[in-house]
Amino acid sequence: MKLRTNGIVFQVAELRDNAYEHVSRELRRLGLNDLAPSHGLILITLYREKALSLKDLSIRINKKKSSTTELVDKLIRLGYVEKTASSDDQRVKLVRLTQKSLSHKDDFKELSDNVNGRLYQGFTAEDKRELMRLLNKALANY
Amino acid sequence: MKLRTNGIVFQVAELRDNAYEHVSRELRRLGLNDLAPSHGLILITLYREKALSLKDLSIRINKKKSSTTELVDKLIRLGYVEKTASSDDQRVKLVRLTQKSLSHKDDFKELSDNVNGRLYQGFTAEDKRELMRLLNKALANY
DNA sequence: TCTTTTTGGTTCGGTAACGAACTAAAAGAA
DNA sequence: TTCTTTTAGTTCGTTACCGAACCAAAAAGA
Repeated sequence: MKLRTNGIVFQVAELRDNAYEHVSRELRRLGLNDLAPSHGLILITLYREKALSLKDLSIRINKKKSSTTELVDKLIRLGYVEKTASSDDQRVKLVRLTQKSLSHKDDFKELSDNVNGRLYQGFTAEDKRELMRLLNKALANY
Repeated sequence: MKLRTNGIVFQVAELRDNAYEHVSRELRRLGLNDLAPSHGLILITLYREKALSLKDLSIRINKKKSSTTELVDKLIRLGYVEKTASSDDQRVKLVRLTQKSLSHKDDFKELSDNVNGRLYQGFTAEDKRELMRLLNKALANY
């Protein structure tokens, strides 16, 4: 089969869009109907790092700070996280999980595995390593 | 350096976002301030394929038909494309370029080269082939 | 100390994209 | 031919995301 080597950005974008669609389906399957992929990413990040400032969170999820404020505010409205002022810096607000989201931890582990696993279907360990290497190499160009 | 092999979807998404940001900057640099990456993709597609129905166009750019209608309507409003009813099927509307967009053909060729070239910076021919192979393999999983 | 600059966060207006509901034309079944 | 189903496209309400302007606290300079 013929392999095009131009239009690489479009291929990356298409893959992202397909994967994100899959994330949305998985969220719906878990009954988390009103969450978008980015909300899920915030929760997954917080399972790992417990408490993060909005700034650090925005860096982790690769979104602008205004977007992060809005995403977090929605998660607060839905009861998944809470925002508390930091004691040593009055500007900083720390975001952390609630009981509600902690109870979904296993769901998100499963979701993450499903989503990454699907992209990787049929990949050898070497394929995975190689794809990750090339993506990191490309990411370093920005 | 350590190479993580999980979180692949997030890496893909980050790469896409960085590349799209680059596209937006390039569009601004060319004075095409009110165009988003998707508009550019529509024009690039039409340079190649001359006239396309909204349905076929939506497949090419990987967007839903309602989104495609809206993207095209904006391009019409700005004078870059026109929409004409097909003669043999009254439902179909064909989208084609105008003089204005034809005059920008070289700009878009350059933009496309810049954008793909940047992602590929430092890549050997073998790297490029390998990345494209792995992306296609992943895309086949959806 | 007092002033200026930087930094963390929010607000607001605008846009791309979506899904659902809809219209009209074409194709298929009867 | 007439009825039903499929297909192409649009409309509309909603959402994620952004940039710009803004506020307040902290840090840096004077």
